[in-house]
Amino acid sequence: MPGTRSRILNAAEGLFADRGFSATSVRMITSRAKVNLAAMHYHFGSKDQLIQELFALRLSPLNRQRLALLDHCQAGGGAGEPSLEQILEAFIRPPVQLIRDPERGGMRFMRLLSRAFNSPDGAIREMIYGQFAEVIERFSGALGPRLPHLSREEAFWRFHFMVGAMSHTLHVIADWKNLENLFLDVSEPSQVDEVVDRLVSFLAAGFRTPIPSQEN
Amino acid sequence: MPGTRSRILNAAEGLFADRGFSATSVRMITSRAKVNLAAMHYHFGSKDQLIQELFALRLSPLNRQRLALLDHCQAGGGAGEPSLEQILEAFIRPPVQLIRDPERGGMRFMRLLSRAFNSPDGAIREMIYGQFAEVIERFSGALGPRLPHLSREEAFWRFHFMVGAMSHTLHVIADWKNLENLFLDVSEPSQVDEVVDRLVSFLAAGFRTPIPSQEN
DNA sequence: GTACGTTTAAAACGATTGTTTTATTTGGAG
DNA sequence: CTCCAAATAAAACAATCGTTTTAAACGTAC
Repeated sequence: MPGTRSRILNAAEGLFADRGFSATSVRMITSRAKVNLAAMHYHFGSKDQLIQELFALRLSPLNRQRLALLDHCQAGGGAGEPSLEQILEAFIRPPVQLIRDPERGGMRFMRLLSRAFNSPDGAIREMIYGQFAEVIERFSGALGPRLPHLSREEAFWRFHFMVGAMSHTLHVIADWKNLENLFLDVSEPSQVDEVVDRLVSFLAAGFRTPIPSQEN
Repeated sequence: MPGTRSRILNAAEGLFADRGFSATSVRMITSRAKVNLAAMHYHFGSKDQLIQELFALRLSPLNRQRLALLDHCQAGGGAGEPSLEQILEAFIRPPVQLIRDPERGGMRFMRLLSRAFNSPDGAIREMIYGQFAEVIERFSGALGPRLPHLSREEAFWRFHFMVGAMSHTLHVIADWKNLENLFLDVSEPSQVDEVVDRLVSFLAAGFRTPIPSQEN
């Protein structure tokens, strides 16, 4: 039986993922964790601080993995700069790998994350963006030299197109109830990997296409 | 001074967009609408039915416009089938046009819509998907003949990549607090139109790229 | 003017919210 | 054994929630 603290975190993650933040009460959390109501305030101070600690604990390993992959493909091979595909894969593979790992509750956390991104609570959103600041900076910097045909504006927008395609795809995989109709068996790792390949080649083609002509 | 009913709907839309559904109380709505608390239950029966009516009222013109554009480019010119770009534009332009129309509160509704898509409440999500069912069917059908090089699975996933890129871009435009740092002046219609062009060419390139090789 | 749908005012309903408090118990380290 | 952090039990806090009710006032159409 794990400690009280981690039982609270685990129960909170599941309930937040299923029902959202404001619709999950402290009493639901402590009840599912089989823990006294006061224990939550004893360990975390408040519901908001619980949420903060939960994301810090979960998000930092994910983004460290992204940065490590980027480091590896930037330093590796001696064959000069990494390819566009390698950079995109370093960005996309870690969350996809996490999502198919039931041991670490990947799907549950991914549902929670996409909930946090669209949270009405400005404090939650800012905290999430803070966790991603370094990743955004590093990947923007790595992407730049691979996109000499794009202006800063164009690169900026295409970066957002990528983020949107990826996060929506993760959301679809993690949140769909009947994955059978979805051409995807999540228990089969190779099929999940295929989604990464599909995403990378789709996005790489988008990044490489020339800027649209501006005539009206 | 508009009628009580529409004042309630208007106040509710603003509050739901800003604070989410469960964090917005009926008392906040009736207070902002300068309307009695009981008036809300008199006209709509319950908070949930208010939400339903709100989306039905807002979503159906938007999707009718998408279908009309698709009809127009399918029937038009006599030059055979519409191009991939025309289909994508019929899908993307209506919400972008709406978003830059302050008269109709486009940004506000777009924030509300992306909130509904990620709502924890399954009933809300299902109702939203119901509103989109016809659009999805029609556009999938129109896209098929333009993508003969793709399997059903591949076309399915790329369709989701498109939806993700578009909805995330709309969310970024509608929700960003300081749009100055964003290379975008929303009050300038031509700049918003440019985003449509960027999205369409990015996505069209993604759709056209061949299926990635499956060797490991 | 009478009737009817609309709207208001005000109060109350029971339930639930996040948080605090007080007293008591557990369990392992010094 | 003693001490102290961890944990429980139980109750209370003021506040807010969605919803209902009852009463009275509107305005307009017949």
